[in-house]
Amino acid sequence: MEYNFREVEKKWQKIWKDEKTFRTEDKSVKPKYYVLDMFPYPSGAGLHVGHPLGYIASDIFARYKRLKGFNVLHPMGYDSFGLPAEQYAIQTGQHPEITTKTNIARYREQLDKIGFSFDWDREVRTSNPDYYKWTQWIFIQLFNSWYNPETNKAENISTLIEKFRRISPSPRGQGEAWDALSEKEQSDLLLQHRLAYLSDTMVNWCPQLGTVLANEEVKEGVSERGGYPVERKLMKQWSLRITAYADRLLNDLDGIDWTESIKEAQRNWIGKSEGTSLKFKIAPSPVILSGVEGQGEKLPDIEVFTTRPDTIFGVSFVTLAPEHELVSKITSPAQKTVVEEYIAFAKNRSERERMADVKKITGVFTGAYVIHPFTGKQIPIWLGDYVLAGYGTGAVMAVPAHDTRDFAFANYFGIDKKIIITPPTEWDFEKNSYDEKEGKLIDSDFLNGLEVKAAIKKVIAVIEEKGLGKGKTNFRLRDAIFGRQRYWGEPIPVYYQDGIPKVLAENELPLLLPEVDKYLPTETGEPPLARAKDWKHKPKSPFSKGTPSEEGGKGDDAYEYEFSTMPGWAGSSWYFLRYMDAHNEKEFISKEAANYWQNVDLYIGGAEHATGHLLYVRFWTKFLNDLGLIPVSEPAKKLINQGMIQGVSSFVYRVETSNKYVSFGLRKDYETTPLHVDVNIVNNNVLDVDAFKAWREENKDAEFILEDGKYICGSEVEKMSKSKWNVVSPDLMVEQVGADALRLYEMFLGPLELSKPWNTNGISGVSNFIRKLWRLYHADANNQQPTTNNFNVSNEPANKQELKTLHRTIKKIVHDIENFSFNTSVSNFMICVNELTELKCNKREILEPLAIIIAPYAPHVAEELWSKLGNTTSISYAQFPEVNESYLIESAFSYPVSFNGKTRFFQEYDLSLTKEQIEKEVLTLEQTQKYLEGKTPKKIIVVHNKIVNIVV
RNA sequence: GCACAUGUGGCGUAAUUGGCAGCCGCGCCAGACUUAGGAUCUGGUGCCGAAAGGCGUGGGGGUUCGAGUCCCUUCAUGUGCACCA
Repeated sequence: MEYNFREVEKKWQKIWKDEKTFRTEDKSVKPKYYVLDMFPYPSGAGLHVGHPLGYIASDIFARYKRLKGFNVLHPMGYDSFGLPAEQYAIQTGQHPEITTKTNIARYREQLDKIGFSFDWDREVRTSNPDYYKWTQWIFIQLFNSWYNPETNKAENISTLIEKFRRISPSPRGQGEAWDALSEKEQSDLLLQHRLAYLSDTMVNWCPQLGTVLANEEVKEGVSERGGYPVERKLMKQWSLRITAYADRLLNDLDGIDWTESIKEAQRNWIGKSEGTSLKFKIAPSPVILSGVEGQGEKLPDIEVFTTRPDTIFGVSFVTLAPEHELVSKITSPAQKTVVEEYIAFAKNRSERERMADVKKITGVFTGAYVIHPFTGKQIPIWLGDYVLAGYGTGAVMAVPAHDTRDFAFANYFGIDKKIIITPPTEWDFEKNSYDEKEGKLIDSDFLNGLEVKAAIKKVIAVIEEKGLGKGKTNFRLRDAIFGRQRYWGEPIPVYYQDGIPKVLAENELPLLLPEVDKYLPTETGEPPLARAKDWKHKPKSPFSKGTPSEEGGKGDDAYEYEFSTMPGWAGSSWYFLRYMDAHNEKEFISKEAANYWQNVDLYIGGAEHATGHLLYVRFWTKFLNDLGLIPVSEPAKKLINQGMIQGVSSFVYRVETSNKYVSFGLRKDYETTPLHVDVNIVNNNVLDVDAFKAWREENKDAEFILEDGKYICGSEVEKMSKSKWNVVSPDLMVEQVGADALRLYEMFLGPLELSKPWNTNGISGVSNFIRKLWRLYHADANNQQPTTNNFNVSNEPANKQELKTLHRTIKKIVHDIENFSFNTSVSNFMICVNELTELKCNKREILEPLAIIIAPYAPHVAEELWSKLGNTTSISYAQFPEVNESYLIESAFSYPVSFNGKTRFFQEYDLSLTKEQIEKEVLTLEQTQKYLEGKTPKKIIVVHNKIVNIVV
C-alpha cells in the first residue's frame, strides 16, 4: 500500500476543524506573531492555482512560528462588498448578498481543501452589518476630526471650534465671530477642515458604471473594472482628507520593511515636490479695466507654483489651466471668443482623449499680461491644458529654455526663449530645453554667476523678503473621493438636516443597507439608495439597529439619508484590526487586543494594491493612532508581494474546413486554425485524444494526424482566464496529487515574489517526494520496494552521518524560512530525504524531528507520521528542533586547486592546517607540477575552507 | 519619457553573498522489472568535440589572484506612473 493522501488529508482536516486546532488565544504567555493575507474578493469564478500561492507561503510561516513557540494570529476573511456582485445583481435581479454568500461558501470549500491553519472563528466579512457598523463608526470619527498642523495629528473637531472662538477676528471683535455665524455657515466652515468632508470636487465619473471612481481605479483613462470611459465632472462628493497625512505617509515608509518597488510606487503617488509660490501682478490694461467683467474690481494676483524659482529671469509667459478662476476676468475683449471656445474644447475632451494625445499641444492667448516681479516687463498670459487645474495653483511660470513642457508649448506657438543657465556641457537649445539642476546662472540680475542650487536658495529668500511668495511644498496625492453612487457598499451614516450634513449617533449604528426594487440609479439620476422606501433618519428608523439619538429627527421630522455608499476600499482599510477582536460588540477593537497584537508582523499579498489599499490602510492606521485608539501608526511591519501566476494555454490545430486536427510539429503542412484546448486534458503537451473527443459534442468524431503516435499541442503563456481554457483549479490538483503536493509544488516553482507561468508538468516531482518521505518511515531496511505499509521506525541511536544530514537540513530550513525562501527549502527537504534513503535510515532520532520541520510545508502527511510515531497531540504545537552545530563540524576540506582561476583538481587537507602549510603541500603535488609546466608560480592564494588559487 | 524589477541548460530554478556555475525537480536518453506503461527502480544528461581539451550566467568594457555576484555601458522583457511645473 502506498501513501493514501486522499484519506489522510481528509482525516486531518476534519480533526483540525473539530478540535479547533488553530484557534488563537487572546491572552498568552507566548510572544505574539501576526501573519496576514490580503483577504480575497469572493468572485464567482472561484480560486485558481494562482490565488493560494501567497496563502500557502503565509501558512507555512504561521505554522513555523507556532512550532517556534509563538502565539500566532493567522486569520482569513472576505472583502465582500464590491462591483462584480452588484453588476451581476443588475443583470439577474438577484440580491448581491445571495451571490456573495454563495461565492464565499465556494471559496471556503476550496480553501479548506488546501489545509490552511486559519483561525476561522475570527473570520470577517466587510458586507456583514456587525462589521460595517464599525466601518461606519470610523467614518464618523473621521467626520468629527480635523488635522491640526501644529500638533501634526488628527484631533477632535471641538478643538478647532475652540480655536475659531478664540482667535477668529471679526468686525464685532474677538470671541464673537464664531458664535455669530449661522449653523449652516459654521457647518460649511468646519467641512473645510473635517477629515471626512463634503465638497464640490472634480471627480472621475464613469457613466457606464454610474459612479465616481478613485484615481487608482482609473487606468489609462478607462475604469479598471470593465474598461469603460471615464470623464471629469464637478460633483458634490464625500472625500477623505488623506492629503493631511501626505508627509507622514511618505516619511514613515523608511521605517517599514516593504519591498522597494512598493515604497517607490507610494512615493511617486504621493509625489512630494518642494518649491515656491510666486505672485505675478496683472498688468493694468485700459481694455481690461474698462471691460465689463473687471470694472472697478481690483484684480487679484496670479499665483504660480514652481520648483525652479531660480529660472525667474527666463520666464517668457505664464500659463493658466483652462479651468482657472481668473480666466474670465482677465481675458481681453479681442480674445474673448477664442478663449471661450478653447475652454469649451478643453472641458469636453474626455480623460482618455486627453491622455491619448498627450503630445498634442493646445492653448490660446488671453490677451492679458502680468508684470515680472523683478524686471517689471510685461509677460503674456496663455491658457494651456498641459497645466492641470488640480495641481499647485493651476498656474505656471513658463521658462521654455529650461523646461521641456514649456519648451514644446513655446515652440508650437512661436514664443521667445531666454537662456539663463549655462549647462556644464555643450547644449543645443534649438532642439531641447536644459532641465538639469546644474550650471551657472546668466542674464539673471542678482543671481548671475551662482550655481543653480545656490540660486534657488537665494531667490527664495528674496521672494519671501519682498512678500512675493514663499517656499511651499506640493503633493501630487489628491484627497480620496469616498462616495460611490452604487448599492453594494456600506451606507454613509449621514443625514441632511436643512442642508446640513449630520452623522448618526454611535447607538444608531449600523445604518443598514436598505432593500431596493432595482440596483440601478433612479430616473432622475440619483444613486440606487434613493429607491429605498422611506430612506430617512427619524426616531426608530427601520434602518438603524440602535436607538435614535437626541439630535435626530423628532416627532414628524424625518431627514433624508445620504444616497451614496462607501468605496470598496473602506472595509479593507482597517480589517487587520478587527481580526484581533472579531466579535467585540462594544468597540471596533478593545484596547487590550490592540495592545497585545499591535500590528501585522508579516503581510502577504499582490503588488497591484501598491497605491490603493496599501496607502489607505496606512492612512486609517495613522488616523486611529492619532485618536489614541490603537498603539501603532503602521499596519504592517513586513510586506511581501507574491508574484502572479500566469496560465499556459494549450492549442490544437484544426485543419481548415475539416474535423481533423494536426499535431504541432506537422501543422506547417496544412492550413490550420489554432484553437484553445482545455489544459486539463493535456499532459506535457500531449493531448488526451479520448478526453478531447468527450470534451465537446462537436469533437466526437474528430480525427487526428499524429506524430510519433502522439498528438502534440502548441502552448503560449497568457493570463489565466476561463475564456482561454487555461485555468487550473486547486481542487483538481488536490484531487489528483493531494494538498501537501500542491503546497510543496507552489513553493517549489520559484521565489515567491516572482511571476511565473503555471505548469502542472513538474508536479510529479513533489508527489514522488512525498511518497519517498513516507517510505522512510515504512519500508523494511532490506526491502526498498514500497510494497509494505508497515510502519517501521527503530529506536536505535542515529549514526554521525544521519545526524549530520538532519542537522544540516534543520539549519538550512530555518535559514530559508526566515528569509522567505520557500522554494529552496523544498529542494533541501528533497536532498535530505534522498540522503536518508541512501543511508537506509529509519531511526526515530532522525525521523521525528524531520516530521516536525516538514510539517509547515506538508502538514497532513506530517501529522499522520507524527501520530504513527506515537504522539497523541497535534504536530502543529510540537517544538521545532534546534540545530546542533557539533554534528556539522568538518575536520577536512577538499580544496579545489585552480590555476589562474581555473579549477584543475581537488586535494583534501585537514582544516587545522595553516595557509602556509597548505601552500607548501600543494606545491609538492605531482598534479601541481604538471599544470605549472615548469614555471614558477607568481603568487599562491589560499582561502581557508574555500579554495587554492595558483597564479602563474 | 521616468521609476522599479528580471535576464543562468530543452524547461522551472540553485549558488554558503566575491571562491568548484548548473544543486533540486521536470523533460529527455539508456538499462532493469514487466503482457503493457503516462507505474516503479538504477544510471546518464550545459554546449562543441571521438578524445584531449575548449567554450559557457543577455551583449560590450572594467576592478580583482578569482566575477552569475561589484562598477560603467548597452540590449531585451515585465510592471507601475505618466504633461505634477
